[in-house]
Amino acid sequence: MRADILDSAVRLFAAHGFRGTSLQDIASDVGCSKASLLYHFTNKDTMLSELFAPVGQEIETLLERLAPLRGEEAARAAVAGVVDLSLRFRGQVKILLLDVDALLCHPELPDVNGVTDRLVDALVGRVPDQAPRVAGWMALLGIFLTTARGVDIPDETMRVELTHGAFRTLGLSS
Amino acid sequence: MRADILDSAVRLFAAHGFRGTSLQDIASDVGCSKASLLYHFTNKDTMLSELFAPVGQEIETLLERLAPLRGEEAARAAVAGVVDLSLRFRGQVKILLLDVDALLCHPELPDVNGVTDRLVDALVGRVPDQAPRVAGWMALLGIFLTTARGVDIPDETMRVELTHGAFRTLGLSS
DNA sequence: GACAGTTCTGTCCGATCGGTCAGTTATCGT
DNA sequence: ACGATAACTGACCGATCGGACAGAACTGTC
Repeated sequence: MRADILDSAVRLFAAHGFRGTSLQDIASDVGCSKASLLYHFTNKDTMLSELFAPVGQEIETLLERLAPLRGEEAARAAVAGVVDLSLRFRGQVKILLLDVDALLCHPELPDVNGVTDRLVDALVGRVPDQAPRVAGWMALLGIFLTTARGVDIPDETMRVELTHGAFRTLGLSS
Repeated sequence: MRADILDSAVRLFAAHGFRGTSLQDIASDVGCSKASLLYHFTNKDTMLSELFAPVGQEIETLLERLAPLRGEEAARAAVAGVVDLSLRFRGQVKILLLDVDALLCHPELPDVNGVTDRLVDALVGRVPDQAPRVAGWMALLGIFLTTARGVDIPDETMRVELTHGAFRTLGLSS
């Protein structure tokens, strides 16, 4: 039942946003009462946090791996890490859907926003000029969004071209 | 006064989303009563529509220009058009801020969503495989988002690298 | 059948939302 | 000075929101 609720929740969050999805909407989709949702989850935010947890964990790991790196090496590893992450979670679109929603539509959730903000910083914070920042956002949001939309990306194409060829084009290396 | 309201509205929409911004929030930011907002604007949606109107017009023009094109030429012109558009509106960040918000956080506004959906179709609908779709989304959303975040992008860099060099990398041409 | 624990629900609550409206205040031409 | 018009506001409305809570329904054990 918990799983059913999360399935409905993530689908509706993705379609209408976190704020655009009421507990009643989820309950109707599941086929139970609104009160039943709040028996399984302490509140609405908990659903979002729980759905975000797996990818949040992966981002934490990535951040640890990026911590000692600096300069171009850091930027390269950061984008590569995000690409890897999006590929690894591609089968579980619901997680990325939620991440995007959380990032863009629900910025006030600190646990969600904290980790993504730090990831963006790790992506672009160590390079002085602005172009990499653009690249970082494009990589993070673009990939997440396309993945979230259910677009099927050939692994090799995505991995290679974005982590190598795209670097110069997007200004991540000279 | 109308201008003050729109200024506050777009800033708050960008920060907290359309749904995350109440009329009271805007009124407090402007320094007037909530009722005063609704004296100048018939309703909340009108503010969004009015802010979106200029860029909406530009997108319409772009769509007309893209209509007769096909294949790679169409895709190239489409991405170039979006880049041009984002550059042209860079000084008026509020418009793009709102566009992104509308696109991602307020998908039920038909006048807003209709035009962006058609733009995405024009961007990626004419090319068979999936890679260009990814590129299209990345271009549209990535550029809009980075621009929306107030990131300053050197015109030449952005224009040239994204409309020419990035094509092969992102799979828009072989 | 009696019982206990889990699962679920109907009903209610305070808060907040977008929006309405009667009435007040400010502005301005005469 | 005065009336007309525009600008603005406080008070209020119905709807909806997330959430609380007591009790019903279900499940398994003895």
